[in-house]
Amino acid sequence: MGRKRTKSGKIRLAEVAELAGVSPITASRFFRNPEALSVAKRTRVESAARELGYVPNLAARALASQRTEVIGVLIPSLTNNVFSDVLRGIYDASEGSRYSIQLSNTRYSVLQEEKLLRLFLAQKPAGLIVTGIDQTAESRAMLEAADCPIVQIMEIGPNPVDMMIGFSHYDAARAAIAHLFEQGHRRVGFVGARMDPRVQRRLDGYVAAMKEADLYDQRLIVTTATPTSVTLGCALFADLIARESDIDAVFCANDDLALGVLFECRRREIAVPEQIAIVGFNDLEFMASSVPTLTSVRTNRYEMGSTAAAMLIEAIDGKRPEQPVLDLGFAVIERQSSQTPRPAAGPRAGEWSSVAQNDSVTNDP
Amino acid sequence: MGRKRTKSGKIRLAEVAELAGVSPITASRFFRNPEALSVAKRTRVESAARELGYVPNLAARALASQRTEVIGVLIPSLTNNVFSDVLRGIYDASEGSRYSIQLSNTRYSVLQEEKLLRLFLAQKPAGLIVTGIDQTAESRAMLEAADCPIVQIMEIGPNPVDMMIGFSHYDAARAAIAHLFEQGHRRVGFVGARMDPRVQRRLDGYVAAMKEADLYDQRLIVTTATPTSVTLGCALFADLIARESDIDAVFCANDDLALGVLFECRRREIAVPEQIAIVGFNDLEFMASSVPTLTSVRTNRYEMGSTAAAMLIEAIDGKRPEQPVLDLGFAVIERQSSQTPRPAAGPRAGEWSSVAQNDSVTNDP
DNA sequence: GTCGTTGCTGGTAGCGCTGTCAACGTTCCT
DNA sequence: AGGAACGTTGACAGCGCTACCAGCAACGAC
Repeated sequence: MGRKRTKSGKIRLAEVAELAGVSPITASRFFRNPEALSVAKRTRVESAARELGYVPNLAARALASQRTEVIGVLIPSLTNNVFSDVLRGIYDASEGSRYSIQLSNTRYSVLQEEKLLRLFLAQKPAGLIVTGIDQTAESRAMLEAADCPIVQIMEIGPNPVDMMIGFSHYDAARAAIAHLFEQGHRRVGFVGARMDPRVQRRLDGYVAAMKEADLYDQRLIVTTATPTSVTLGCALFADLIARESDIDAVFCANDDLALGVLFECRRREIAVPEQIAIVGFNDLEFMASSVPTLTSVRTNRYEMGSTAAAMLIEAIDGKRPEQPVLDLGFAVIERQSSQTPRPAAGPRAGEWSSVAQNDSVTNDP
Repeated sequence: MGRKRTKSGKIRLAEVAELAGVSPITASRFFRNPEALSVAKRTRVESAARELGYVPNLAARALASQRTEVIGVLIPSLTNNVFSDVLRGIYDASEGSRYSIQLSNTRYSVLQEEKLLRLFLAQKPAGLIVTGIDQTAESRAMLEAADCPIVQIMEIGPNPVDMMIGFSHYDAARAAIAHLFEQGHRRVGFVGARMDPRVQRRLDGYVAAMKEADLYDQRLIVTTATPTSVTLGCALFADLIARESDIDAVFCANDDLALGVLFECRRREIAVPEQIAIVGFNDLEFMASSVPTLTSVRTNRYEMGSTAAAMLIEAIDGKRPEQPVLDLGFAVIERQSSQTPRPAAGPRAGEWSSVAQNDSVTNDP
């Protein structure tokens, strides 16, 4: 007699098929493309599977079908708040689909990225999400040769490998600086940390805006390769203000730095925004409730993740988006920290609920 | 003639074996237990594999060996900073091992956890990391029946399923309250959000400490099921202070809330710590650089993740730890926000680098 | 010299599932 | 009525790897 249950006691597809009175291949089809079955067999297989508590063996499926149901995700950091939002979007969008997420951390190294990419591609992922547009030539070649859909996230640029979703960090920085100009600021400093390619493009946007206004001064820029933190924001601002005591505004490459700058101002009894205006980047949650509330550039991080995953899954299932490059835009959220000081209108002390954003400059393409 | 390269052009183990002049099974052993081979064959297989660029097919391996090299991780949130640190520890420790991480989000629901657990166990993971000790009876039964090592993380308690690593949230809260008592505070409020089991145990610790000092008053407690945020910290504190204007300290169930309380105090021009002391929980990075710097209870989140993963991998490889339950302890990091107000010693304004922690009460078991 | 014993190697037989293709029954058209 | 077209089903043959066990040589103990 043929083999029954394996020693591990697992239910196999064959058992389900037997109980349902169909061939194994028909049962198999039920799980992959139920529409292909007649209604009668479909219900029979379904109830048999439920009765036996059948769970497909993914390894066997992957081996036989020569493809996995794994979406590889390469991000540069697990610490950064920005990526935890993106990741949440990715996980949320993949939930309910039959794909599972395989995450790897490149630690901001393109060589590490290349290595991980090689590893991932060897396992024939169903799809791939990679961060940014600055892959090595080798990575780029591998991505182009890969026979699965790929989404580049976090920013947009020319020559997408496949799909792309993000926004222009350059334009976002320019919009932030334009806002400061509108508010009458001229000596605008730049504080940046980590200096990954996206922060670098924010710096480029800042530089361009300053040069166009004929206000560029290299001494206004403080950057470091050190990972970002609030404490680092304090330190970098301390450096800047010690050198350039006449600055009237600071554009921070992210919100942690902005919060650090705010604290350092408070420590030195520098009034914000009266003496110095502060603008951050990303619009993390706390920016709306600090005192004073902090202006920031809102970026759609969760949506970036969820849309990327959704697009990718669609593409895997054969429905390529009509819009393979998606600009999710940004919005300058104007708050107290960058308001023009007006006579008799300092930062007000009030109810927490009165902490509302004022106006916003939106860039929704 | 036998089949050569598959159409996909992938190198298989058989090709490597052929080039090395050994049987496939010998080549297979090379990758799993090189010591079992003679030195001659070992080097031959090694160079053959390198020459062909061989990458093992994990699906085939999993199918044939009846086990995967996947570590399942169940955590309740991807947003919470606490878990991103834990996760980073897990990923770091698994890097370099042959195990890969499969992450799933229970969203603080034990039923969701049960469902995910069932899913995970069906794929025979090599090991499992689960959050907390409050599984459903069904989950508990599945975990006990699972034939893989399991680590419970984030807290410690009686009856570990297998291994356990964390600390006592109850004791940590008590230590924080004891510190506030030492500093002369009596009307100590509690502000908590989300109220998951661990926050609940912090509340229990607070209640016990207050009762023992005969200072317990239920009206000092403000909690909500809403997910935590800085803004929520502002709101909850606003509620508390409106009702109980005589409080002299607030213990916050986490640091986001503490920052919110600090901002709300500033908004209302309540001096910290002179009028109200603030203590947070977790000791996130920004606590050391706010103004005033914020006292918090340091928890070893990264170590919790990395140690859990390391222990798990050891256990999978057959080396069970001599210490299956590990208390990672905590430390009350005393900073300006809870210092006893002394004559002529307000919070000083100074260099960022002068933002140092003062003293600390450590609990390293 | 015979008998274990150890260390290394290989053959056989699947692991559980799916791709391919042929075969079947039914319907619809001419 | 005959045939094409379609929808549905099943047989077969692996996917690439490893568990299991047998075989073989080399060695030492008796």
